Amino acid sequence: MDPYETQSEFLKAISHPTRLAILDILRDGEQCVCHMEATLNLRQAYISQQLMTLKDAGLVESRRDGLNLYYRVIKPQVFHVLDTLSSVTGIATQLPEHKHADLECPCPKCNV
Amino acid sequence: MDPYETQSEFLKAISHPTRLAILDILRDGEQCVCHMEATLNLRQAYISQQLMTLKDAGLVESRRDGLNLYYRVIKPQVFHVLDTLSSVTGIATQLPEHKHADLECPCPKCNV
DNA sequence: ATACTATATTCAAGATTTTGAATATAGGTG
DNA sequence: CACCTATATTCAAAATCTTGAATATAGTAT
Repeated sequence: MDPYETQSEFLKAISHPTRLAILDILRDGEQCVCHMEATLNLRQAYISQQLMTLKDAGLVESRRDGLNLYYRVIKPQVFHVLDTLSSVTGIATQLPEHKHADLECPCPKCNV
Repeated sequence: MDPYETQSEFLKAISHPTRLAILDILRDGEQCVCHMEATLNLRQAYISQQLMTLKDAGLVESRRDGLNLYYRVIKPQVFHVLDTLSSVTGIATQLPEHKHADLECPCPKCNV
């Protein structure tokens, strides 16, 4: 495939507010879907849809532990792209941690 | 606006094969539209459309010299994003310089 | 003014993306 | 097995993107 086409595919995969937020959540390592649900305050099905888009693009992969699925970014260099992006736009993305306090994530990882 | 929304807008602007190619052409500094036309072997109106998209996104600006309009990237750090991207995808974009030989660009800059 | 050149704009049809709603599945527990 | 929990899938309508075709504009030269 045309190199520009390939680059474009990759960029399209991350060119979405929710998917960017999901990637940010995965900065510190794997997280389960329920954690994203609690942090972003979005419906489960919707998050799952966006996760599938990221998965199809080869950006994330998942690991099952009981009922929970833990997603992680395959190539951490992706964050380097995002950081460079921030330096260009001058915008620092910030996760809404306050929302996390409202809704609780029931997964074992969050409830040690 | 939501930071993720802003990042997303920026990414969408560059998430297009032709626009990526245009940006690559502008790596070495300003170039006129006819130059892009000759290099990419695409219709003028189409290139102009893509340039407007880049302009609307605040990525490029133009300077008129007689009949020719010379476009340039406003923030060169944009190339840093593209380079980081290449290092993630493992894909090095290469401009079709051979095509440039076929079609001639008539602008003064190219015909010194 | 006329004609020519370089570039921009408008319009519309088709393709793709976005997102909500409903439903399905897979694993765990009793 | 029946039921619950975590997550995935399907479907469809609305929104947006893509791109070709036609046309407009702005500068230059005669």
